[in-house]
Amino acid sequence: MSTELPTTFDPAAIEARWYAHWEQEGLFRPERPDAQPYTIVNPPPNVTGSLHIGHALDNTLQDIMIRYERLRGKDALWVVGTDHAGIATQMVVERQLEAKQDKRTNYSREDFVAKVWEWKEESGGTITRQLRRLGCSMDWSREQFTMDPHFSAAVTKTFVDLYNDGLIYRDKRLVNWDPKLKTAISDLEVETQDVKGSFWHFRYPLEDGVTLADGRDYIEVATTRPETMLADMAVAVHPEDERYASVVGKHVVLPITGRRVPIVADEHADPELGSGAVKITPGHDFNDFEVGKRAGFKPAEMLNMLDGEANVCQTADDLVPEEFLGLHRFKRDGVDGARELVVQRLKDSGHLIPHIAKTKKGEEQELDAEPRTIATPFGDRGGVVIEPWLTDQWYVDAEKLAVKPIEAVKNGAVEIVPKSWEKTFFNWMENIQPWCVSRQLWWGHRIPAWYDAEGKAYVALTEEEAQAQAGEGAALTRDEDVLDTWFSSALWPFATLGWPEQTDLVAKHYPNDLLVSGFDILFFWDARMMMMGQYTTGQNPWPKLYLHGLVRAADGQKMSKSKGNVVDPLGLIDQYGADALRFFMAAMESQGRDIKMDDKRIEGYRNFATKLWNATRFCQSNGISASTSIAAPKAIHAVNRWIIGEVVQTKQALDTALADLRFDAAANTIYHFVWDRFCDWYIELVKGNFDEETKAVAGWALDQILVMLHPFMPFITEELWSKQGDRADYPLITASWVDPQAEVDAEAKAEIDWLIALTSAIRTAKNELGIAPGAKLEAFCPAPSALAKSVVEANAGAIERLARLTAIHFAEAPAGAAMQIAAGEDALVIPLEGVIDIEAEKTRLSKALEASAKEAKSLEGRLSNANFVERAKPEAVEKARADHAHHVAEVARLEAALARLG
RNA sequence: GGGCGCGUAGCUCAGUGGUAGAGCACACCCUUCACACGGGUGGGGUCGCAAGUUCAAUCCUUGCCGCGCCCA
Repeated sequence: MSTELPTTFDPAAIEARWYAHWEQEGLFRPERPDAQPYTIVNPPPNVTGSLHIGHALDNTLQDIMIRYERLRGKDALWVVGTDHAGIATQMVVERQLEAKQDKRTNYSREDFVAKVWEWKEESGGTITRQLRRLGCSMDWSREQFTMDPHFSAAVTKTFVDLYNDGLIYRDKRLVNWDPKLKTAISDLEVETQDVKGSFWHFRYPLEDGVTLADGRDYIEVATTRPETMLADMAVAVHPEDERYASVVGKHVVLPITGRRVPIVADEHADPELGSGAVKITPGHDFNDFEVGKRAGFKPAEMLNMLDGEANVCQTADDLVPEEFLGLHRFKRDGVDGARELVVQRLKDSGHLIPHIAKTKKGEEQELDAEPRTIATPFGDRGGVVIEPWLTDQWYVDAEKLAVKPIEAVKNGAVEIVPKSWEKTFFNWMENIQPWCVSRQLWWGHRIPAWYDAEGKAYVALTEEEAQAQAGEGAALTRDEDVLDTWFSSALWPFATLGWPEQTDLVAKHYPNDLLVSGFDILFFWDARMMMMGQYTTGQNPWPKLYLHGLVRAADGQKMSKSKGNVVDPLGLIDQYGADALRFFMAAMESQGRDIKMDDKRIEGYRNFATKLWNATRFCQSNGISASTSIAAPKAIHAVNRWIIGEVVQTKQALDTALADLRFDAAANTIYHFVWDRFCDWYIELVKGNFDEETKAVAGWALDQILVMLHPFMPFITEELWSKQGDRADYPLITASWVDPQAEVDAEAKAEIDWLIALTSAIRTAKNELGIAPGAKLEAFCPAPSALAKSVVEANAGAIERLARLTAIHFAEAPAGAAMQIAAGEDALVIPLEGVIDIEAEKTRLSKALEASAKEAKSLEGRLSNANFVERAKPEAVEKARADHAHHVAEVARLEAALARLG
């Protein structure tokens, strides 16, 4: 027996209840030891983060797949956990200290890290609670954290293995240094932005007596970063540049520092650009670093003029004047820095070449510098300009690790969906740079390297092992740095399952089956998982990678806190219910396009949920309850055989869509089945005729709806499932996927299609002629098709209720005013003596006649084209012939109808 | 500069080598005993522009215009 439902559907009332039930009963991962595994690992959110709309999309898609595969009987495991998020989390805690006029360096490393752990304990549950509100069916019993002991062990082992294999090394080279966070970051964490800046031109005097071919005794150089001239080590000119051929190998004497530096030939200097000569600062510019190396400077000899906060410090040759020391690299908070002072001093000494610009009025104007747009690197976290800085860091040889992942995507072992991302993937992987993995932070996995007094590194799993390597008595100090967060999250697909232990979970659930992520972390995370997966396990972490887009604000803008246009998914859940938000995400997720927020659409899916709620209430009020079999019940009535066929088709379409990861197609399939087929036609057709067969079929069809919709709308479907009847501890979440064990019944389909066509045609005609929709009429069908006969005989009740026809006579209509309609190939005459406006009916018929005639003519033209008949596909020709015949018949029918009207 | 994607009804988006669909919005009708978060009906698009391939192009090719993203 079913349990009566409240008249209104209130999502909030059922969501919390069902979620708690599922979780407490362990239904997210029921014991299915013999079942085929299906595994997804969830991209671990920042442990102290909170749910944003992008998470809602990402997790909805994963939950759909997990619930679907669980319903299909698999041992579905959705691994969940959080990421320690090194920089981000440390920044949060530092900001908290800052608010109390306190700072990290007031504490010992241990004490500060303890504070971060406190914050993690306090705030760490937020996002996981929020994921529950979305209805996500993760395996919480095995929740993971990237700093859990077993995970940290995996990280350390990986580092040591990579080191021993020569794939991790320590190197002195330029890094992207964030002077605000005072740490190195990887090239992926640098965002280039165009900034308005200046281009200054200087004179660098040639050493005594030397002149250029044209007699000048100086070289002109230009720069966007004048302050770096304090650490200039050369001037480069192009080897084939005639203007400078005579001075290559000579020297210039730098203003301000008085440093004597060589003029070198290097292809980096572009003769077309400016004067053709460029200043070279190997210690503060990536291009110059390479030029410097080619010119014979070793990294250790390269001059450095900035400290970790990007304030000027003394260079190794001691030539930076006192007044520059301690200045910030450039103007900050309104205070001039080294850049401004360098320009001023060069101006004072006549080494600045002014820029002549024209004002709007055409007058000449002398400026210190030429205005320019400069592509400037910013740290994605700290938001300040990145300083290329010469330091010792740990690097991963990404180029070697990238080989197998590239191969895997090329040979199809890993499929990227949508495929268009493959090109981007290859482009990055094939040009990959060494990955700087050390971070000058306190929060994270500490690098397992120890140094002896000479600075020699010993990399080992434990200090004891390092000591053993170094020899007894050697005083070792551990590397202060931690690893890039992404180094650890790259191990997520297997370390969460227990690797490096060969656990049963690893054996069964690795490789995973699918990864779902936003395209924005394709390089950060997805590609690195592939590299680490191949390196540590020799396998690809998953065979399929699904990349979705961004969720944008309604106006198409990117959501950001600074713009204040962030939409809170929890607010949407409060307003419309989690089911509606989830359905929206699925329905809008077409491959390769961002999703624009659209509240009206979410509202529409809330309405959809209500529609299903009410349909179920109606079923219940007619004694329809839970079905007893997975297979479709036996049916005799056409309408029942028809709806069974519709379920068969819907199930097939849904399976296909989900196999292709077409979430939009899947959502639309079930949506239209529920609303357009089941509610609009099936329920209307069976109203008033609830015999045992119909009750059984209706109850079964409704159950199949609940099963098919469950991955998208878990809450309402579970609620309705439970209220439809006692299923003896048989919750929907672990029910069985649809398996009608039936075929589409072509005969039933033809009959119901005819009935629907008849009803629609009458409604349309009445509407156009201004006849009350409820008016009951009679129809005459002088030459009924066999189909018409059988439908009319078997469905008199439905015809009266829906088409509002009290009778259909298989006879000539009496003379007089009438309207004429078509159902399938049948023409029906409906007398309307006294009711009908003859002119209106004539107009209506003429319009239809015109449309059909036009179609017929167009098809005739095509068919009379020998090229078409000979060359087109036979099906196309066949279809054109059939369409043509149909329209010709339609024209004849309408002409006859018009003739009747006189 | 290189790469990728987008431009289809007022809006948000599907789609196919045989002249187009959905949701919302809009108009008209309906207090029909599941549902007005509803029911019925309808209007509305030279599928960005141009050329080419083809019997046939919104769909393929090229160019152009506009928008967005990524990389250098």
